[in-house]
Amino acid sequence: MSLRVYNTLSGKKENFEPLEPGKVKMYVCGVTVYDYCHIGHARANIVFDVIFRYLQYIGFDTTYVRNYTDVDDKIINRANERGIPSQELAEEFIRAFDEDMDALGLVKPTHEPRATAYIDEIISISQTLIDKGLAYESNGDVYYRVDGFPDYLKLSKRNKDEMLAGARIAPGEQKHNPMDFALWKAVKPGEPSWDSPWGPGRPGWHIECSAMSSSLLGDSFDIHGGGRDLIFPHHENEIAQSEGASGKPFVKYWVHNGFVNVNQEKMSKSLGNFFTIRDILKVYDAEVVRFFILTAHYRSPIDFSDLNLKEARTGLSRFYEALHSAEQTTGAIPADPAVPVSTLGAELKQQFVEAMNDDFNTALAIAHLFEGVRNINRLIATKKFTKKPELVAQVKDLHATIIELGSILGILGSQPQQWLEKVKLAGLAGLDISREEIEQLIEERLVARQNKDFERGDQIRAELEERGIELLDSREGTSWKLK
RNA sequence: GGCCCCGUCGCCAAGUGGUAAGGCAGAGGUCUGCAACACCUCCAUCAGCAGUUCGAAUCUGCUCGGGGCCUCCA
Repeated sequence: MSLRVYNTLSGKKENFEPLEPGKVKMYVCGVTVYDYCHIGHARANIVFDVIFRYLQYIGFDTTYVRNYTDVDDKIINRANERGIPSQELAEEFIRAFDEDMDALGLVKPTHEPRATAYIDEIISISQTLIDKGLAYESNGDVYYRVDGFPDYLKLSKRNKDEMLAGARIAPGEQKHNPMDFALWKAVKPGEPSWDSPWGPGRPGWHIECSAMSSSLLGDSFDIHGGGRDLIFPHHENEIAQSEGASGKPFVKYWVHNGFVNVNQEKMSKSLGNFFTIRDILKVYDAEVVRFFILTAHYRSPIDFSDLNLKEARTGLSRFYEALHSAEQTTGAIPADPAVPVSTLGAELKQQFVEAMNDDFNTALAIAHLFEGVRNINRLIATKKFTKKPELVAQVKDLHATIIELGSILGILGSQPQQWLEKVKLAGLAGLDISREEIEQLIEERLVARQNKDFERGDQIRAELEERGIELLDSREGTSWKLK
């Protein structure tokens, strides 16, 4: 089966056929840089990071553009509040964005343009739209004439007349029609501005994406992504601008990710349930956050809660524990060329690819990986496992395959033991017990057991268990984990 | 009000016409001095009702419940 992608424009899953065979051009709306990114941004960026990785994995030469919108009302307002130039504020939050995305393990897009570097292109598109009668100048502002574009609202499938009922013209705007939107805004006091044929001013909200995408990817390209909430008005307006100016189809596949809810409610500043990425990463491991996000399909809403994150941590630990035990048991055994080649990895890979080909179904793909984990554990649990080269080869094969497929999702790239240790110690922070205390009790229990005082030994086990620590006895000694 | 989405085991979550993946939790068993880990076994007929169909969680209609967008928003 080849790749199928849900297209917001058609409302259906479609076979994915890029405009140019073998090559994919993808544009994803990045952030307006006026504040720290929240968990919703994390989801959007992780989702498209995985899509980018997967497209490359299945052989597409992929160009991925993700922009920074660094000029906008919100940036200007925030900068004025703080009494600094808006460009300085934008730079600060561009750096913060980069740090956050780095922490979440995202790969770099091919291009990361900034809106302010494309002012000439923005002016040029606006002029073209005016020349074509699709836009008009009005006291130094330039507005898009929505009535001139019959396909307007084709993406969001809204009704123009009914939209009109709710539309407003803000004070100071010089629109012919309330639904018209600004391409260019005349400068006001305290705002950054650039020269233009209509006097000094700055871009409106949607035009920067039309300018950056056409400059870097051409008038027509394959995938345009972003959060659902961008469908209207942002993406709708981009279509109007780009198709209006070029006369060509803008985007072939529109891909939108679902929201993050917090404890079943929409996350919003007014509800006070607003989490920034950096706050979350103080509490949860970045890979756990990533894993959690990918255990749901990208179009479904996802509920961010402590319980769900803990469950994700347990699930991801299961992977690392299996990888660790595979390495422990087979690491020292050299490959035996006389042994039949394992097909388990190839089978797993096929299932994984099939899942991902169905509209990037990471949840199903991860379920298949879990089955790979169970296979590893099952093989290792076989009697005299290390003496059976065929089984050893299968474990090595599965181990390598799981790591390879995990890399497409951006997970399982850590050293298992280190990762498990790190998460364990981080989890300790939430408990009323220290590492030293645990180790001391383990030592005490060891002595008791050597004296066959199992009663005292079990007492220590029970005490630690009550305080959230599970003891694990093995030939190598006693270790512990979070319960 | 308009448009759109969703309701699958205690919890999370796949499945969009062919007879319910996976994870967490739970029960029983193997292993263990006891445990834990791991493994094995067990654990849902898909909000409700009515249709279409040889066959529906999947299509249609209605009802109930939840959510989103309607120019701040990933």
